[in-house]
Amino acid sequence: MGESNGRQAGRRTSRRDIYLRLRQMVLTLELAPGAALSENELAAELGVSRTPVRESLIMLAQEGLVQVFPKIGSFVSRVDPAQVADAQFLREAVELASLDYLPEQLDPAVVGELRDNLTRQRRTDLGLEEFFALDEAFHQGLMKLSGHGNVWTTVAAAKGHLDRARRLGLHEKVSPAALADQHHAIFDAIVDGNLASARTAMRAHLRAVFSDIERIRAHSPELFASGDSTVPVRRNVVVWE
Amino acid sequence: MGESNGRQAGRRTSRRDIYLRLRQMVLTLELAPGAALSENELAAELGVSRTPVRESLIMLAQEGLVQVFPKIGSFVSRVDPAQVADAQFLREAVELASLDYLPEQLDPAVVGELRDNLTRQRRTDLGLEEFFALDEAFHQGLMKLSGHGNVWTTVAAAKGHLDRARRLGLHEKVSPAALADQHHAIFDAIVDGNLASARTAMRAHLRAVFSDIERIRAHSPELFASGDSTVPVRRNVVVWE
DNA sequence: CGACAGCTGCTTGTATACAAGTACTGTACG
DNA sequence: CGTACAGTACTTGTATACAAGCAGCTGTCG
Repeated sequence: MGESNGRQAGRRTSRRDIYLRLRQMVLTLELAPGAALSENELAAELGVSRTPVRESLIMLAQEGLVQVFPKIGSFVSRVDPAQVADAQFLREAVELASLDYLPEQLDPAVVGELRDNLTRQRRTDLGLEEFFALDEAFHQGLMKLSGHGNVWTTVAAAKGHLDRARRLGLHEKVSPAALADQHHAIFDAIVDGNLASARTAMRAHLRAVFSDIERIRAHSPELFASGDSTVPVRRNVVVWE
Repeated sequence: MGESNGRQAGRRTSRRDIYLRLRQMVLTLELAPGAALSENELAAELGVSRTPVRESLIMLAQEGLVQVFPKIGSFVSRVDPAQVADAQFLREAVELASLDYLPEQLDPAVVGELRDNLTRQRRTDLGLEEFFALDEAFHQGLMKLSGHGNVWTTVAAAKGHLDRARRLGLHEKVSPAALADQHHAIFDAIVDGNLASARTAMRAHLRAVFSDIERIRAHSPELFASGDSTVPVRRNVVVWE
């Protein structure tokens, strides 16, 4: 599980580079949900052979971010509402549980990190991805406080669909400021040792994220998987050049 | 996440077969923690080329069940106590949270399944793997009751190290009967609608599993990863033939 | 005009060849 | 006897060639 995001025991390989790159592109929606991928095309673009590209796609498929249909094609997974809900449930369960494991004395180093993180969240000139990175680090930091920081990597791996949904949300003017406020509330409750309050604030925060997503889905449903069998369609690319 | 165990959208490929087969062998300890794997050897044994074997190993590596050291070798991961603890934490968080989502009316089909499952757990002539399969199905069934059955696949994926540790435990005379009793207690509390009692029983059950593991670790530490950097060692096989 | 067969171009799956690197091993030398 | 060094046998990483299969277009025939 600590390995869930594909750490390859150190050594630098082109597969690893490509995997991370493609993963980032999928998560940031640079590769849109539903988009067709081609091992050959990607290989050509990235200047490598099919092998590392193919192996990267296999890894992404295992994470559910990509679907591979043998002899047909590979596609960026559409955001699956069921998986979003599952990820949300998972995340809420884990983050709330972590509150029960907070030690008497919080690790001052981590507390410092979090304080710093929160300060930066307040900046008004933050780009979308920057805020996202801070958000991610903040929640991971909370887990670290409870001594189960590594579990976050598992949650993160399962969170792909949720993250993409959230990004769709932030694209459509969800104010980061509100989220930052909620983060602050959670943090304050924790350092005050007020567990019940922390739990409430955490729950409210996570639920807010979720309701945002439902709003988005109504707004741009084409990026979400329809209930039925997600039939793949071969692309018919028409290019002017 | 629903895809975490590598479902390849239907079609039958030799990679899928091999992946499942190797995974099973690792989980059942047929391939011992620390054992060296060789893409070439496996390919020869399985009668295929390196490609599907290699791709399977990559998938297993992503799950943390195998470690691949470029240009050095591939090894079945030793059971990592930290990952066992993390998986246990994750599992406990998720299973307890699922109790909060039980509907008023439980799905009678699932309840039936569970009841049947429990009956079979009572049989005295159960093999180890049979009991394990029932255990797995039982816990997944509980999640299904809460409407978050799919989350179990994520937990299952992260649970590899935990499962291997548990199997070590059952190898060393942990009585399945005791576990079956605990399962029964949980189930009864749930159908009675006694949530608090269910929570207590669940917690006791999961903690019991965990303390078993700690006992095992003291008993046969060579299968566990030592704290330090898990340095790989090239095998030197001497074969008589 | 409609239906159907076959062709074409794409897809991924598998096999194989080669490249790069590591660790052991035997040997020569101090 | 110990040590340095080159050789060797193995590892995985990458590139490439070929096999198998699906989809759509197109020409032909009814």
